Amino acid sequence: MSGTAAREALLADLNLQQRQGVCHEGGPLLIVAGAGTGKTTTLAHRVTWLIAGGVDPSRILLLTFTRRAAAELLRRVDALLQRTSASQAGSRSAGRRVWGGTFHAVAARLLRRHGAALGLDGEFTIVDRSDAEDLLNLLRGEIGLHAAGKRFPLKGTCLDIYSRTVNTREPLETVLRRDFPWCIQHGEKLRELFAAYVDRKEDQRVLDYDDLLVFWQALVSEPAAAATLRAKFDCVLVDEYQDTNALQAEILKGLCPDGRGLTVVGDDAQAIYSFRAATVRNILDFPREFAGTTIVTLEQNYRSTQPLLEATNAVIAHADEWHRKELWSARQAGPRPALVHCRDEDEQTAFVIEQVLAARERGVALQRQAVLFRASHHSLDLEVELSRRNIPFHKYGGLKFIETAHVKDLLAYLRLAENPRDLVAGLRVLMLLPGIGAKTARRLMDELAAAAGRFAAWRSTRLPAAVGNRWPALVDLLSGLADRRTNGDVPSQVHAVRTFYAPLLEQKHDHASARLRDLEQIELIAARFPDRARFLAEITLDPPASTQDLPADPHLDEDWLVLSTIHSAKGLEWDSVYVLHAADGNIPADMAARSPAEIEEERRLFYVALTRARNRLFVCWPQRYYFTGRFRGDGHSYAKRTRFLPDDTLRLFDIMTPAGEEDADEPGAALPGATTQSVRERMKALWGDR
DNA sequence: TGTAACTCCCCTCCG
DNA sequence: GGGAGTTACA
Repeated sequence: MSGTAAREALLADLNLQQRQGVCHEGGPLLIVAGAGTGKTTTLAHRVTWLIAGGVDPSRILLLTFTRRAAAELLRRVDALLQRTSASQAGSRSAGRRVWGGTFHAVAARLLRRHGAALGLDGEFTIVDRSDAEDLLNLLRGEIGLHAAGKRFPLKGTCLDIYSRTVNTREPLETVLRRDFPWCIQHGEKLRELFAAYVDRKEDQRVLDYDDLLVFWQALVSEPAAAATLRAKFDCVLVDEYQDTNALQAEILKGLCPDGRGLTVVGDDAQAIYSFRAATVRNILDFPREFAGTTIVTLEQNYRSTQPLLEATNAVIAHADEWHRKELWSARQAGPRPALVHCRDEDEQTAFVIEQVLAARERGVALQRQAVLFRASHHSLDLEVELSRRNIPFHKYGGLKFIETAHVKDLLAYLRLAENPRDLVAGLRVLMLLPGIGAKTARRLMDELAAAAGRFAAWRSTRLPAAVGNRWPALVDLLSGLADRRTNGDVPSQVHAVRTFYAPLLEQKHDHASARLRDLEQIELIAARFPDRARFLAEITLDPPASTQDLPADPHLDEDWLVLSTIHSAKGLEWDSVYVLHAADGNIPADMAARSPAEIEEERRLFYVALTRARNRLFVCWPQRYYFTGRFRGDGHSYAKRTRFLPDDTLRLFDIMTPAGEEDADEPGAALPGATTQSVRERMKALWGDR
């Protein structure tokens, strides 16, 4: 097939708007893609189109929201290339040569190569959110802000404030006044704290998530370095543009000043990351920022049936500000979405499991069904029941196992060996030993710094008697790890740490055997990486999304149900979707309902959840919700056990709706409906039925 | 003076 | 389950 014919063949499956997006040449391009309108298809075709037209894959930069999304896109690019241009030599794994990944991951790669232009040491290590918090906390103590009164913001809040100023590119005052008014009185102290934080990160050669973007932005605003970077890429494509922030927009502006070769794709109706300082203004203002922008709007939905779309269109129609689009589907037939009134969480769980199994009986595999929820703990009750009934599931989102204490402990050893200046990792490792507390650990880290990071210097130090004989073993371990720097055998390093750490873990945590199994998993993951630095960077930037994603013993053909936070479900679709806990307080979450703007975001989040469904959609509405359970060990809450109106008592009451109609409680059918009416009304209010 | 053990309190979404 | 702060011991 000739190059031109191959290119033309690519367009065969696409509709008119999609073709416009795929074939666009030259100036900046904005593709506004409604939910399910073939956004990924269009993007994959566009990348393929570019490659088939002669663009060198390694000169394409593809920025996505998760690495999973990048991998999926590039897999499709490869498949398309294979299908349409099998004769073109060398194009088979072209997808692999494309620069693909998240802003943060690409930043890390670019900074390792080009950071020297800014005087940045290429050997930096990356700290995740909780390490950044720990460092801030440490500095807070050093500066003596504890003494400034007990009302000083918590470390998490401090980091939120810092991160927001960095990502919105706004002065501290503005951010405090608008987003953290209760912290205004600490403005000066916060400024001092942040200055110390910036300095300390530099001393320790660590970058936090925000730094990756900050330094990338700095790189593209430095004329010489910017020229180098611009010369690297012919085309830049950005997915999920509605969830980028001001800093990321500036990076793009620096990479493509006139917008040539720049494609952004997104849907303002699905902007759900403002808590991470993303701003929908990026996509709304794109045509103004880049003169000569071509806008392509995709409105034909290929995912959902028309009855589902009518409901989801109605939900989003109540949004205050958005690019109006009316999604339509050629798939006319299908059941309407269901709003399921459940008495409580138990009933919700039972309902979902029953429906899931029934669908599987009809031939809908578990993997084509998903349960979605606002907060990670909303699925706990369901998880317990699924486990009890041996129904396999994978859970995405929420606290990742990488963030659990024992995994963080293990990684801290490796990080300390990698970077002996890493104070947070060092203190963590040291304080694991009995007898060593904050003071001693701090002194030891100072000694280490004085010895230029040579762990052997610790051999002769003075220690409290309680430390006992474990100390020489620790020094040996760290010296050994540091020596093996050039040796790429990451799994054996993890193994060495695991051997040393296991007895400490057993002392410190319960459920030791389960935790030790997690550490074995880490050892298996480690085998995928060529060296320790890459391992640490990648696992920080892209932790396994699900514990079940780990390679342990992959039953590749086994089927499982997907459980996911709504945020983590972005961009995905399933035949049947069950939304849990769609009751006021959970959706919208009461913690995110403090302003009209936050309510709007909750509305978009709800919209994202609903638009994941292809054929069946169930929105569960439990009238009671106990936040509980998990911490009491038995999975059942105190509240549940002492329900004031258990079923046998309920039967002694006449059930009435507020309107006064009697409503018999049919066994197994209608729910005791005293609040049914109000539930409906609250649901309508949520959907904006004004 | 530093560490360990206790209390109380809170729990969102994520690179 | 874990963070933060306080108290009781070595």
